[in-house]
Amino acid sequence: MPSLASLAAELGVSRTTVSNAYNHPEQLSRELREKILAAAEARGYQGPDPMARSLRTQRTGAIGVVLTEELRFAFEDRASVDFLAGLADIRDYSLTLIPAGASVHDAIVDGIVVYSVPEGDPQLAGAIERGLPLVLCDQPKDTGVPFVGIDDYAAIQPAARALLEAGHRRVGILAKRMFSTPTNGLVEDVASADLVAQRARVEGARALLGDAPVVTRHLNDPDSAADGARELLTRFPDLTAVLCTTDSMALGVMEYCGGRVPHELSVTGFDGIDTRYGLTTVRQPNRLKGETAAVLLRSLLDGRASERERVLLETTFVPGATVARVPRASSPAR
Amino acid sequence: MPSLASLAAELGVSRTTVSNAYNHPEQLSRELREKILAAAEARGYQGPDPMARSLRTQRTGAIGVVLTEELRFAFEDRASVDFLAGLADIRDYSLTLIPAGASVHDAIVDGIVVYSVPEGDPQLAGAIERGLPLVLCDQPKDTGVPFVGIDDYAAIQPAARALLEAGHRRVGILAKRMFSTPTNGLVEDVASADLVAQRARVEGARALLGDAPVVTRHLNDPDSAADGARELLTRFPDLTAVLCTTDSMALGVMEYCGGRVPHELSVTGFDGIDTRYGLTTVRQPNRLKGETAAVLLRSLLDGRASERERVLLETTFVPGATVARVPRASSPAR
DNA sequence: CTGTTAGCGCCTTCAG
DNA sequence: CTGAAGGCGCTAACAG
Repeated sequence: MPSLASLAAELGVSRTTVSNAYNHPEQLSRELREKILAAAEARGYQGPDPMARSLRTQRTGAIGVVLTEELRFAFEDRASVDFLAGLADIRDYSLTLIPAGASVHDAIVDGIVVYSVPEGDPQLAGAIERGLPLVLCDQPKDTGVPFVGIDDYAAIQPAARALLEAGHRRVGILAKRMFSTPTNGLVEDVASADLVAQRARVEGARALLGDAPVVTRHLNDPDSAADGARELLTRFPDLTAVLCTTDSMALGVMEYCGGRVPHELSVTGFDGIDTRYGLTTVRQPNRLKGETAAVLLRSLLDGRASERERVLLETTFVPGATVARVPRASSPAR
Repeated sequence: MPSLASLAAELGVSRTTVSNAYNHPEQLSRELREKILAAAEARGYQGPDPMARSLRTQRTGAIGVVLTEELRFAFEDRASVDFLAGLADIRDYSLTLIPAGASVHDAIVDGIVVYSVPEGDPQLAGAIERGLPLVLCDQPKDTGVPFVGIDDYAAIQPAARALLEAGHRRVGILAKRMFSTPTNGLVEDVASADLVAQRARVEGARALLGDAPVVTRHLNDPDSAADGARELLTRFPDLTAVLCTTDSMALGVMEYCGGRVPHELSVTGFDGIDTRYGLTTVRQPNRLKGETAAVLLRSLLDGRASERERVLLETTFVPGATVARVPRASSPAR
């Protein structure tokens, strides 16, 4: 394999000169540079090896993104995809998506973004230990790390309030994955949930709704959501409304209930991902969240210390059309 | 900064021993290992530096993914997101998403997947040059590189045929981004389009539909799609059907046309991304495409040569409900 | 404009 | 079970 050194030797110039041909073109004559590049081409030399270069320069050109346990989930969830789209605004860096299988200790990156991992996640601890520029998202427990997110607890309350104001008193909650270990069904102990964003939404809603029953589904896809709706409404047939912690869940309820929404059953979502269904929901700025994370990280990477910065983004309640006044003689669901 | 060497020196053991403490625990006594780990902890040593290790071992633990010019587009397009979800199945590797800004030459990766880049893209050429294990997706022109994709040309034809069989003779085509340079409006010269998958779809459709007019939009979002529909139907008010090269575009047409679909205007899509709208479309297995790319790349990484392997995935026509027989006195659109 | 010199931090024989 | 030595490929001073 040709290397910078071997090329230099063959051409009878120093390694520096070859290195300069690639990294500091203005440091050598045009003709010498072209001669070097031609020789490189001829010998199949690809230019300076990225690993060796990064060892030397202590710079990799990539930033690591620590996502949910299963990388797959990250792509199935519109919220995290939008977040990544925003994060992609970070110029001149690649994005290295780090799955649970690969330790964050081994990632070859210049900085790290940790997105919505479970409380106490070892990857988060590892990211902190590593001492690289780091930004945390949706993990509000104060770790002293620059942070961007929303106030999930407060953000969902307008949805709960809308239900209350429409006269609903028997409201169920359908929540996306609240525990990192797969859990489906009725949630007895909300406080033990380790996925803090989901937990905060449930707690925020319950603060207004009282002990509303909570059913969860580990997956956020349409089938799981519809099945969760089935379970919730079968267990509690007298519910007049379902508050969901994601739009996908809400759409699952609507799918399960056919045309009964909203006149027989009111539904609210969370995320504001799709306006096409007229869903009553709360819009959170996922993309802006990613862009903000990019800005924060960039300033750390550039040495402009934005230490301990915490950014809370605004959310907006979207009234929609899936909440109706509670029916007089509330016809039980089913 | 503590390093393996400095730690070894302080402890009075050799570098090998410290290295073994991390990489070959069975090579030293439990107590020595624990002593070393404790000392590391105390001094804030994070374990072997990933860059130095990768230079030494020639292994990075990441695979590079070369995506559209703008990384952002990749996350806005459901097809590529699903592809990534499938690709994420590759175990024990991080995914490094390489934007146009960062040269593929500089990516610190063990292998590369090139996804649907423009014909003649320098990143593709760079990826080939680099000589790493490489898999190509949706770039059917034979480059001698392991490949996975669909036959876009043939895949879209059932949609065109469905329109013809319903009696449509004046059909317009609404296409997503066909050129890597932003282009909106009427496409005069389809053959010069460098985004080959989109081009193949248009050509496949036109092979059956004759010289159907083509309007394109660089962005694939709902607003652009609706605006594209507006342009197409304004320019050609007598169209009775619109064949789209993506579902998003088709939904844009439906949004623009309100309730006129299908009785006044028939519409077809491509991708099979969302079944909720009853769209007549063609389903392509995006996720499977990603999984297949992962399998192909894995076998290359593991040295099981699957050289020059080419996988063409099946697509299926989804009849849907957005194609109707052409109206007798075809009422012009508008 | 060109060359010399020092490492960046690690892993892996190979010998004890 | 432990140690010594070589080198992965490169770049950044600094000196001519």
